[in-house]
Amino acid sequence: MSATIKDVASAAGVSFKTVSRVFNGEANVREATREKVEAAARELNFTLNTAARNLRRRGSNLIALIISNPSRSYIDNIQIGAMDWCSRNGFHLVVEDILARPESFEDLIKSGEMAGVILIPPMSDDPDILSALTSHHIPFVRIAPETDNDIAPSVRIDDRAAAREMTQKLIALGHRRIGLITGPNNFGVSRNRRAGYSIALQGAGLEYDAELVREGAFSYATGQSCTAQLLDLAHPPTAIFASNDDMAAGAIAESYKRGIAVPHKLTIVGYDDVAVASVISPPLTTVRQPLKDMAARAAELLLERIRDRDSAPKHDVLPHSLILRASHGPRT
Amino acid sequence: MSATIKDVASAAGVSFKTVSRVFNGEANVREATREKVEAAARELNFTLNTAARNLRRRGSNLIALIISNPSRSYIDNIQIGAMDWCSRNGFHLVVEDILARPESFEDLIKSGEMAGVILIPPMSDDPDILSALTSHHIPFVRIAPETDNDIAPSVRIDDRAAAREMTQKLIALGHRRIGLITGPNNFGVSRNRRAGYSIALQGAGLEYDAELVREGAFSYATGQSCTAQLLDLAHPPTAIFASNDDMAAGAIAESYKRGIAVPHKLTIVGYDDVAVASVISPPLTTVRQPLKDMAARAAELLLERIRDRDSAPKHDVLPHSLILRASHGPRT
DNA sequence: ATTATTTATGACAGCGCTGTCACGAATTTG
DNA sequence: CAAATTCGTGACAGCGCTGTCATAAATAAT
Repeated sequence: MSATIKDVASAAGVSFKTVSRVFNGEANVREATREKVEAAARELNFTLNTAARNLRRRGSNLIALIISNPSRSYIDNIQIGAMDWCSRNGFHLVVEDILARPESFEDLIKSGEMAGVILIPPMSDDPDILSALTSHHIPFVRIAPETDNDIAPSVRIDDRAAAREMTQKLIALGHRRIGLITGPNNFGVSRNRRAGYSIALQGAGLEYDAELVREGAFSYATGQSCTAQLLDLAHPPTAIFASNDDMAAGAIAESYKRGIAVPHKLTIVGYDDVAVASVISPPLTTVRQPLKDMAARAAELLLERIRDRDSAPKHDVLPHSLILRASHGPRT
Repeated sequence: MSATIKDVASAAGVSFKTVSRVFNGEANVREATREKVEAAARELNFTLNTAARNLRRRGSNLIALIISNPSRSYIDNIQIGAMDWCSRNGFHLVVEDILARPESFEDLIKSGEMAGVILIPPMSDDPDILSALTSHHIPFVRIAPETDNDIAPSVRIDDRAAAREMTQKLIALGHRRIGLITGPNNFGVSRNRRAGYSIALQGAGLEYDAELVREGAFSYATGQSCTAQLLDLAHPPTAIFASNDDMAAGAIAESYKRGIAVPHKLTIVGYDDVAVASVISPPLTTVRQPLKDMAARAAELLLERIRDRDSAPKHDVLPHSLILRASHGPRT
């Protein structure tokens, strides 16, 4: 059906090995020969057969992004960054939801079909997943793991510092009772962000009040419900720090429902700086993490590992920043 | 490194062909033999090598979803539906952004790496893409094409009827000047939805006023700007029908900015029923299309085409419905 | 001009699997 | 009970490519 390397070879009057050389950019092909081969290939509309190449090379041009994360907007950004990198580097991105059907993930890694795997929270910290990947010798990279280690490279922002800075900002605004809506506890980032929050409180001589800390699930709905709980407190907070923007959006909605104006009566800030942050009203003050860049960088580090499996894993920390929009204000 | 069919064969004391039989569920393998093979395979942690199988079979277990669509929430739903179907059917989903780097898409289809391709708007109606796919003999399926044809199966809702019904609903509420914010004109769905809008107006004896129809880009920002234009009109509409929910959200934001209460002073309705619709305030009255089901069904029809390339393409029309939330009201 | 070195090309094996064919063993039939 | 049929298994080729090695041609060194 489709032309093979041998068809091109005989059309160009060279051996099929020479055609292989041309298509792999190998050295030592005379310019005239190269052109002959390229012309013949164009003529026959030839492309290398990936299955054959993968079989022979024991390689692959596929990178898997494993998801399960409840926050679609987070995934969207990561996926866009990864897809973009892949298309620039001769790879394609396979997206696999590990919650939907774990067996499918098993197959994926056992079959050796993937050149490498990108993990996002909470998979970045899931021991079963990490050991499955390790035992099958699949190169992988972790985005935002709780802590670095020697088994795989990672890309992150300094969540602890970012959460500390945002909390300090709220304290500087005069807030003394600051609610924290965390992500689920199996997310390393949740723990790191809570740690940053604690450190800031401690630095300001404020007491950590467990009542003010609620565990959400990174969803709009849990942002609402946690906010409801916080506002129902005998001494409700004057500021709420949600660990992602979806939950912050839910928090704002809950406040409005109760007739509590944001930011005049209540300050609400988020985390991530995804699309929703600039679109809701009021626009959200939030921690920006460069998710697309993080994903692209992760893919880059993954490729280094694929190329040289014994290289020491690199750990990149990308810069975060506080985006001060309109959902924060001084304590009133 | 990883065990092969031959390793399993010698461990089980059978020929490697028998191992192949077992792993392909072929008939005529004695139960005892099957068990021996399965035990040996488990022992060696064996899985079939996909590259070798694909080479030999001239097949693939990969389905590509081609995106470019500006509306992430639309894509999210389609992608989830497709991913889910894939994981249940032994396939994996490759997501490729055709805008980011068209060459990457070219490679993808030329290399024969994909068993099939799923197209969403506006690619479903893009003649270059359709002919590229056809000429490379890649099976594909179109989601929401403008019209059906014989070259590929398709899945859609009846956009024309849905838009007509929603417009009729607005007319029944007493609205006489109804703004329409369409999607870009290269989207077949945009044309179909506008047609439905026209038909409803005509059916009610209302005139089609080009001034009331604005072309957006399915984004929040264009929802805002088109709404601004409509509200600046000498005779502004009392209802606005946005062709997706993101634009409807933008429309609501623009109204609030101008102090126009929704739905008391202005009715705004959307299309798609994606996550944002139930989360904004007021919750959006919208047309629901079952995007996840559409994607799963598309994958299903695609598989039929992969299995039998000469079968007549099927065209499925899935049911839509009007979701009446709180962003509509009678003309005041 | 002769030898040493580099450069360009080809021959060939084989990656791990599936499809075809052949053949002996088990089962059915007359 | 012999002949016809079905079942279970193995031998083998080859999918399209890349890696290794050998060899011829071109170039540099003496």
